[in-house]
Amino acid sequence: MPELPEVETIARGVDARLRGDRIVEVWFSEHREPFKTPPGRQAKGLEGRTILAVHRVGKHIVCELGSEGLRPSDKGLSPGTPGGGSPAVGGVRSNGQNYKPEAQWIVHLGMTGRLLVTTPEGPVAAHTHARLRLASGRELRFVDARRFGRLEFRNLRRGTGFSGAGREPLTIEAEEFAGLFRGRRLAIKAALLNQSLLTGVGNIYADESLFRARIRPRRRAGRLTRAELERLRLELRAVLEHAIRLGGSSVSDYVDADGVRGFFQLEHCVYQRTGQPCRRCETPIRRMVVAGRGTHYCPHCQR
DNA sequence: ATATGGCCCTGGTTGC
DNA sequence: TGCAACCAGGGCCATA
Repeated sequence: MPELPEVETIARGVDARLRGDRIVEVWFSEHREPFKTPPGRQAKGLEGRTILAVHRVGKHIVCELGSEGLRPSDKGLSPGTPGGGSPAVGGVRSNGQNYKPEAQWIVHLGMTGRLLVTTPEGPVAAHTHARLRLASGRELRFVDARRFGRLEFRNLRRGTGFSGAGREPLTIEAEEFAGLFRGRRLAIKAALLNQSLLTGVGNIYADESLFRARIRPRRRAGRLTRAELERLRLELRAVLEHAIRLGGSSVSDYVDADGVRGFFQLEHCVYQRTGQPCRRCETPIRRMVVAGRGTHYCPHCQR
């Protein structure tokens, strides 16, 4: 399932390929899901807009869009231009002019969502819900068998931009991290999955970070010591950064924007390793259910 | 306010 | 071999 590292990989890939391109025509499927904004309104909002930048917020992919009517010759940045990261609210064109997004297309991949850059002639996969034809001649497609994904359009002239409710685990500092869990009675695993506390952590990296921090997933969040919380913060950041470097984990049918699989699943210590020996102590990895989610841990290493 | 459990949805796996 | 029951789970909602 796409979590922070997978979404980051995909957002970077789409940004490198589509930055500066323009949406010419949009097609949506007839299903009720995955459309958070009604398809008709969404299509109308997207058509004609320039893709200024694509970046990640939590598990969401946010496409920052310019005004309508820009011609391909107005493209400010060529694909792959090093741009110094992912601007959240604005950025700088190659000619030095600031740009301000006027709209956003927000993509959540859910469990099985995929965002693919193809040619219009390419075979259309089953469960394709969105096809964005681009001025460059390419096509951006959203495919999602299970339809847990979400597509949303926001006009920034009429409302506010997307910002995840929770804090980013890659940048949160010690004090604030500890504060998130203070006084909470729920399991630390459940707290890690709560997107209004931390944003971007899903089942894989919750289990992996708790293993690396040597903490039992069922421990009450508010009962962890300050030292344990700091271990958890640093291990969570480390495992997410490591996974991003490897292009994410390919479990289920996750692939990046080019259809390439990541490699972090080869380095999982506990996730989906039930019964296999712990990489640290050889004790068989156990599975239990916490907060309704399959949870994997080492009974010897995690206390 | 906080926490829990059901629901959505399909494909892959399991069991008979 | 074939088919059906079962399970996975992110986010949202109702409920306690």
